[in-house]
Amino acid sequence: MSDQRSKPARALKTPRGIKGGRALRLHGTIARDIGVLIVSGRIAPGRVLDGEIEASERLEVSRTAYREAVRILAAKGLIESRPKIGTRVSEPRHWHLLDPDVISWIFSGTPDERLLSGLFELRTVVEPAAAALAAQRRTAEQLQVMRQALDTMAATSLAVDEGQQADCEFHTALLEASGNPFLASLISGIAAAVTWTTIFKQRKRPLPRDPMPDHERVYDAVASRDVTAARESMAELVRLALLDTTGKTPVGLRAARRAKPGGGRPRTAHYRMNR
Amino acid sequence: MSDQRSKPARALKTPRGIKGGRALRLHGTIARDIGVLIVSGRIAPGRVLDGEIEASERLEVSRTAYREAVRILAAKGLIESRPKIGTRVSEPRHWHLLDPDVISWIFSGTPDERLLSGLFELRTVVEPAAAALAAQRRTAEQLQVMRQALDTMAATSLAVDEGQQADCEFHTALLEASGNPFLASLISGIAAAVTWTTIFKQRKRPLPRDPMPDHERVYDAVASRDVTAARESMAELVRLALLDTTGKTPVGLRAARRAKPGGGRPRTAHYRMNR
DNA sequence: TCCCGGTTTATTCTCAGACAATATCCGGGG
DNA sequence: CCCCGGATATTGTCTGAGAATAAACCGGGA
Repeated sequence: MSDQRSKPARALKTPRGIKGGRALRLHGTIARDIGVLIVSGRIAPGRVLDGEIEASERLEVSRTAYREAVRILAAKGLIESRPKIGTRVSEPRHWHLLDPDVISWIFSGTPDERLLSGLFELRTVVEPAAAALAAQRRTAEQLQVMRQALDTMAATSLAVDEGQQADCEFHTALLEASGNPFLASLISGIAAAVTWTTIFKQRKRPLPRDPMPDHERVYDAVASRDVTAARESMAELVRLALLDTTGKTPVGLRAARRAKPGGGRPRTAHYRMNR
Repeated sequence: MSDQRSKPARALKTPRGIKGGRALRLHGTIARDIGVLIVSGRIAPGRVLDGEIEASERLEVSRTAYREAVRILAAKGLIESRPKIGTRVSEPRHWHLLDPDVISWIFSGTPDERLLSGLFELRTVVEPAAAALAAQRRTAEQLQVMRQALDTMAATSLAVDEGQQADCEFHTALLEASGNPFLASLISGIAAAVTWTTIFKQRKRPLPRDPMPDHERVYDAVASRDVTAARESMAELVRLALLDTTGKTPVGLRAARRAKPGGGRPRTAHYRMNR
C-alpha cells in the first residue's frame, strides 16, 4: 500500500473544477464531490460515512485532505462527526440550504422540482420587499450598476452566458441596494433560480417572452424612488419568471397581493419537468 | 521551539465552549475565536492573516488544527486562502451572514444596532409570508409543536432561558410549517433577533409587555388556516417586537402594510444601544 | 523606455505516521 | 435491576517533510 507515494497526488476521477475563477484544491474537490452525493440523496441522511482511514484510502488521498473536506462539509451543516461515533450525514433540516456552495451542489444536477419552486417562493417573498427598500435607499452608483446590467442583457441574449450573468448582476445589484446585508446574502439562492429559469425557458420552445420590459419597469420604479411600484413590478417579474419556468402560478402566495384587474397574461399549457 | 511537545495540547486562552450541546474541538474553538475577531471588525477585511506556521505557533496549536479552522472559516465565506498570497479576510459582502455560526459569532458580543435592525427587517419580510404559507400547509403535528411551545412560554417567563427557547421553538415550528426548506433555514437569523429582543427588553425596564397575545393570535390564525389573518397577525407580532427592542417602528417597510386604524401603541422613549 | 519570458521565492497544499482524547458499549459488582 | 468502570473504535491533534502554486523579480530584447 505504501507504493502509493509514487502516484501523482490527484487520484480523484472528478476534475478539480473552479470556484470564483479559482481552481479548487484537493480538499475542496473532495468536499464538493461528497457534498453533491449528500444533497442529491445518494448518501442518505443519518448514514455514517466510512472511517477516515478507509475513506482516504478509497479516494487515494491523504487523511489530511479528507479531514479538511469533512470540516468544510460540517461547516455547511451537511455532516457531523464525533469521536467513536463516526461522521454522520445530518438531517436535511440542518443543512445550510442558502450557503452558496450548497446551492450550487444542489443545482449542479437536474434540480428537484420542489426545491426549485421553493426557491421561487423565496424570490416571491424577498425580492418585492428588497425592491421596495432599494427604491428608498439605492445610491446613484448602485442604480448605475443596475442600468449597466440591463444594457448588457438587452445587447446580448439570455441564451449566452454573458446575458445570464448580466441578469444575475441586476438582481444582485438590487438586493445590495436594499441596504440590508442579510437580504443581500440571499443572492446565491436567487441567482440559482434566475439561472434555472433561463435554462428551463430554453428547453421549452414555445415562449421566448422578452423579459426586458419587466426588468425595465423594476428599474424605472427604483430609479424614481417609487416604493409601491418597485414592489409590485418586482412581484410581477417574479410571477412571470415562475410562469416561464414551470408554467404555474405560485400556489401558496397568490393571495399575498391583490390580483391585478387586467393583469392576466395568457396562460400557457402546463409544463412538467423531466424529473 | 521543539520543547512545545511537552505542553498540554490546549493552549488557547479561550474556553472550548459548546455548540449544539457538544463541546467544541480545538479547531472549532480556533475557528470561533478568529471568526469573532473578523465579524466584530477587529481584523479588517482585506487584511492578510499571519502565515500558518507563525499563526499556529502563536496560538500554540499544531498547523493541522489551525488549517482546519481556516477551512471552516473559508467555508463560511469569511476568509480566502491561496498559495503564495496567504489567507485574506474577505469583504463583508462575501460573508455568509445567515450561517448559524456566523450569526452567533456576530451576536456573541454586543450586536451592532444596524445589524440587529437588519435582522428585524428580514423578519418583517419573511415571517408574515411564512405564517401565510404555514396557515395553508401546516400539519397537525406541526401545530401541536407550536401549541406546546406557547404553553411553555406561558408557563415560564421569557426571563429564564427556557422561556426564550420556547419562543424560538415557536418560530422554528412556524417556519418549518411553511413547507419551504429555504425559508426554514432562515431560522438561525430569526432566532437571534428573537433572543436579542428579549435581552434588550430586559435591560429596558419600562415595558414588560406581555408577548403572549400576539403569539396566540398567530397561532389561532395558523390553526384555523386563515391565511390573511396569519400574515397580518405575524406582521403585527414582528412590529411590536421591534418596538420593544429599539423603540422604533420599521422605517423601510412601513408602507408595506396598511396602517392599523387604532393600532398605535404608546411610544416609549428611544433607547440608544451602547455601541 | 517598455515589454516579454524565465527564475526566484513565499505561502499554502498535500502527504505520512504517530499518539491523544473521546464517547459508546459491555461486563462486573452492588 | 441499576450503577459504574474499563475496553475499544473512531475522530482529534501533533510533527516534519516535500510538492504545487502564483506573485514578484530580473534580465534581455525591441
